[in-house]
Amino acid sequence: MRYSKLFSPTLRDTPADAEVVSHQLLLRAGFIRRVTSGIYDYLPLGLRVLRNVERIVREEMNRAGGQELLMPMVQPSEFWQKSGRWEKYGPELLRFKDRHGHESCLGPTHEEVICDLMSRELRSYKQLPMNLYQVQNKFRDEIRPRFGLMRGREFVMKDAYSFHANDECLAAEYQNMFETYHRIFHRLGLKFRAVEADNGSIGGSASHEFHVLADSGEDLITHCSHCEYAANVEKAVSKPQTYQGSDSSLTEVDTPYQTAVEDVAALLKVATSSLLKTLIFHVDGGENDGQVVAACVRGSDQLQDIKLARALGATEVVLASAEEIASIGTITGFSGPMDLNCPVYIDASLHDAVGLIAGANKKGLHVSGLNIQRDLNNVIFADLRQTQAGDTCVKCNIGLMEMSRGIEVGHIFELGTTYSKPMDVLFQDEHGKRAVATMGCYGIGVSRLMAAVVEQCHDDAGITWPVNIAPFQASVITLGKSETAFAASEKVYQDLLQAGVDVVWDDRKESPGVKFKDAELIGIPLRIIVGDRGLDNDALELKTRWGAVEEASLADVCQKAQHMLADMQQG
RNA sequence: CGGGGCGUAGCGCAGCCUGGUAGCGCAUCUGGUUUGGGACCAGAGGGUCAGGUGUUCGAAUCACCUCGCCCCGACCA
Repeated sequence: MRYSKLFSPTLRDTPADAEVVSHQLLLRAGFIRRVTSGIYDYLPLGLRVLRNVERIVREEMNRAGGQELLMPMVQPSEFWQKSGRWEKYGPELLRFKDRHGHESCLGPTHEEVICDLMSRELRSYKQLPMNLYQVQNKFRDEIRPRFGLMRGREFVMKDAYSFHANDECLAAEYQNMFETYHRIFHRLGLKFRAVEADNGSIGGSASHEFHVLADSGEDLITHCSHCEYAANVEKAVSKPQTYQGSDSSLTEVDTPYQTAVEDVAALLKVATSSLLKTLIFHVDGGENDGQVVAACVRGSDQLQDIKLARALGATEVVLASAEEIASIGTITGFSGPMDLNCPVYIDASLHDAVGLIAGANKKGLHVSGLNIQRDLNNVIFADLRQTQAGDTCVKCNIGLMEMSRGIEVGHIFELGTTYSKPMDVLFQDEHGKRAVATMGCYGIGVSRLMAAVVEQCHDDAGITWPVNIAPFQASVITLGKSETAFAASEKVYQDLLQAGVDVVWDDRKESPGVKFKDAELIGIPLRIIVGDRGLDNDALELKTRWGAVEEASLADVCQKAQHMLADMQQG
């Protein structure tokens, strides 16, 4: 490719509304342009990177025994009604009617479609196991699209679905995918971590998320300093530090204006860990749908609402309204667990706690000396607190928990029969009986991965793509305007093309600074500089994006470049 | 959905408070000079000032409404 013909609109200034580096650099380097909220054009350079990421994903999926297919983006509502998700999915599912009034939606995921396909085609256990995948655009109408490709509404995803005759076979495929994902993210040169995850609304049993470690990540993950235990904070369990409260009698204390934990603690001159924090929630979904419940954790802990939702069998819990809070006999700012007209859930670590300070359910009053066992009855204990840095690991009992931010780029699930059963994915087993296929599903956010790579691979000058996904591996940069430099450049360019190197030739009539800056911004791993100075000494300069410089004669430069690229692939 | 901020040329911004018919840098185009780190000179093109309604002799500027975008919140009662 000649740079003079390349559609690569780079920007000198950072667009004001791009906040994270990946968004800024992908815009500045001319990889993407915004069309509307959460929806982007992939310009030629961006598409090249996207295709390279896809290529690696495909190679590894194929190697692992997957078969690629392609399903539609538009899906009929009937499928979703059959699986039960038409009601459950919520506003992220973009629904619409066609000209005949037929209800449809844009696919945010494809369990329904693949199950429909399999229900019609699967007959015998001899066809199993099977792993089918696609690389396709998904649409999710996110509440808050942000950070460019990181959280878009339309995005590219690799989604795979496996079908099995029994759970042992599913477990084996889950392990196979677990390893495949490790290979994929290794090949992309990423620092990442697989963590145990909550299954969320998708259902099923085992589940791992794959997180690229980055401070801009939207997820909090935690891992043990000693053993392999790592989990999303939505699910992580750990042992908190022990707190010794002193047993004393229940007393009311005046806290006229203090509602927040910190303020009450400051007023009474105690640590926040001496307080019991009571939050009132409204339950959505499940058998407790519509109920109001109270949930208590230690003042120094955070309530993990996903855990509460799980304990309640709910899809979601949301903070209760002022009316709901009043209806159970308490008041905002002074809530406590005593004498509430609703179920009370208490974090399991507080089972034997004594000497706590809690809201008195009256304005301006708290109580001190609260003893959980003595003063409360009919409460339900459950793991509700969020793991904190410094907690003890429950797996090895030695290490301490550490926290990191992560970008979720992959997620694998053992779904079981959550979808295959309602969607009638049946087959005849070896005994001639009808059985429900058991299922796994495995996703990778391909476009998000592209952003995640930039988050890890950049410097002040721009993007530093790993060689195997860079938009071009090498750039031949012509300096000056002499006939000899131009002719020599063209020869080097042609030789590299012949050798199969993905190369761009910067033949523009631009000053050297502009060419260097663009090559760095775009992140081309190897630059071959062809100017009169180098030609006069027959010593052309080869410069990597990471600053290493070597020289080669015009005759050797092509081979030298290939060697350097090969070295970079290894590193 | 709640709070805050913003919307003026492709990008970054000034002008608004105190109304008088739109400007700067970069980018773009033409001509010339320049070519080992975002060159220089001269000239040029490009704007429904987000949209609507109103106030006014006159609105980018003031008021009201709508739309769009960004940030924060929607767990510490």
